[in-house]
Amino acid sequence: MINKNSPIPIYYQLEELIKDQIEKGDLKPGDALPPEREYAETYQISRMTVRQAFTKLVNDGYLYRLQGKGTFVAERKVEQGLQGLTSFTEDMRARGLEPGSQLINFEVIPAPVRIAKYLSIEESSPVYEIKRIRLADQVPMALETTYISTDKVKGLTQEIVNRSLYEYIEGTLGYKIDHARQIIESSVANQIESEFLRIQEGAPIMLIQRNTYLEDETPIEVVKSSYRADRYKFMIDMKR
Amino acid sequence: MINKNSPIPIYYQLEELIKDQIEKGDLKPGDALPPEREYAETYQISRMTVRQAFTKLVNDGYLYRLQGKGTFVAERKVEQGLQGLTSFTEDMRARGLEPGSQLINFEVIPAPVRIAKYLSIEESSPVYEIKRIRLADQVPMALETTYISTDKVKGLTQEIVNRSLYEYIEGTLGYKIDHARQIIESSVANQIESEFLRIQEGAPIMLIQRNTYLEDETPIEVVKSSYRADRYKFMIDMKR
DNA sequence: TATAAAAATTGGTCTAGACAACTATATGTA
DNA sequence: TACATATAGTTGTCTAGACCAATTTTTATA
Repeated sequence: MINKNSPIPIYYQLEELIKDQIEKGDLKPGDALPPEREYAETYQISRMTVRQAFTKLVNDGYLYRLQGKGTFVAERKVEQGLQGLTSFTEDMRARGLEPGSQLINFEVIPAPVRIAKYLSIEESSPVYEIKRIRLADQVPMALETTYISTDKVKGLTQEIVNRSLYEYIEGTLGYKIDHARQIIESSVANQIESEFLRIQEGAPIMLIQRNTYLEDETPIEVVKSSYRADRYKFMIDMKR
Repeated sequence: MINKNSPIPIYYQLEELIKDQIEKGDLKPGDALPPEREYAETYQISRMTVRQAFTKLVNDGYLYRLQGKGTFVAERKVEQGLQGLTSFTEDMRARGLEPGSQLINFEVIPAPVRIAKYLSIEESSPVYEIKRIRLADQVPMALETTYISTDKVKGLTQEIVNRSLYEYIEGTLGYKIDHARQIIESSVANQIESEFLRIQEGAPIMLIQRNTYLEDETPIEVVKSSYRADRYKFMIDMKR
């Protein structure tokens, strides 16, 4: 179960082990876990190492601790963090819908003033502008425009965008996306939106702008989306 | 600075000390903190204790670590968690607006079926229904209805609601609110909403439903709000 | 039996190290 | 000078305990 000679940290192995048990149902919501000291004894590791794993799982919403009583499986994992942020694709799959995408524009343009500000670059410096219709079960769900600086993300192609933009940024380029700010507002569809989304002009839509950053606050991308309000609700779980 | 004989944990004292330095500007975004070993030496505490404080501050978005380089002050604190969740009041203040409230209904009613489901109680068991118009700089911002089980939260009065509902639930009753789920959707104002919010019927509004829970997933309250889209944007920062 | 006291159990905090992994800097060499 | 190498500094992981705080269980007592 736990390999002490592995280069993978012990606390991380234990984390995954417990998460597996929760997902497989061996540990059910409300169940008490064996005490920390028992894990330490069982796997012949230090209790502090066990606590390191537990603490991470508590922060991630899998467990909660009660002093003097024990450590318990949370009722359901609180989906905090960038759920749906990593990709439209994952968001739709989580909703049980089949994601699709239709590229309608891919070009390099001089950055509009507001986009330049969000990306912390000079006005009119080159940025990729990627316009897509996002589909769910073959029906238009959102109209999405992504802006990325050509300086920060080099060598972007249409083909990469169609495969997986995030995989390219994080995997190939080695950036580590750390956090994002989203601004959500209600509006009504204008003529362009109504055409692409196949809804009436004036129908309610949800505008979502997402700015993505690295650890040191370097902006990586700006995404502006218009979602059909009749098909999309924004859900978010938050932990104190 | 650090009192080792205090009943307040050392790691917590150190946390507060560093947060203070960040807020006072002694530590600026991007600055490297003194190394962990130096803190340990300076305050004559164990490095593991220093790490416990650092780790918490990293999780909370105040700091970030780079192996081999050091620990740095984050560019700005990522406001993750229940920002604006604790109260409309705080949300408005953070936006530089003067919050106000106008109670339009306070009564105990039999729980409607959907509310009962959300609160995990029997249909028609008694719940408080609290309807308020929320004001920002004296202008209507949202129409808000709160449902709370009379069993779980006893002795609620109009006066308490006007003062601070959360303070009563957390302070007086000793519940510890742990997490919440919010569902956000776009819509257009119906006749009732348009009257209370002083907007045209059909104008865009943002519907926000918030379900609040304790650690063990006991539901505490359900809040349904209709915000004026022309005055309100929902902002959220997320950390990976 | 009912109550109070003691003991056991569990998570919370803390120590004083050790070595690994990674980064930056100084040093030596071609 | 340019490049490889050694060295020092930093965070990352881990140990084997210790004692504290809160809760539960057991035991003793009235």
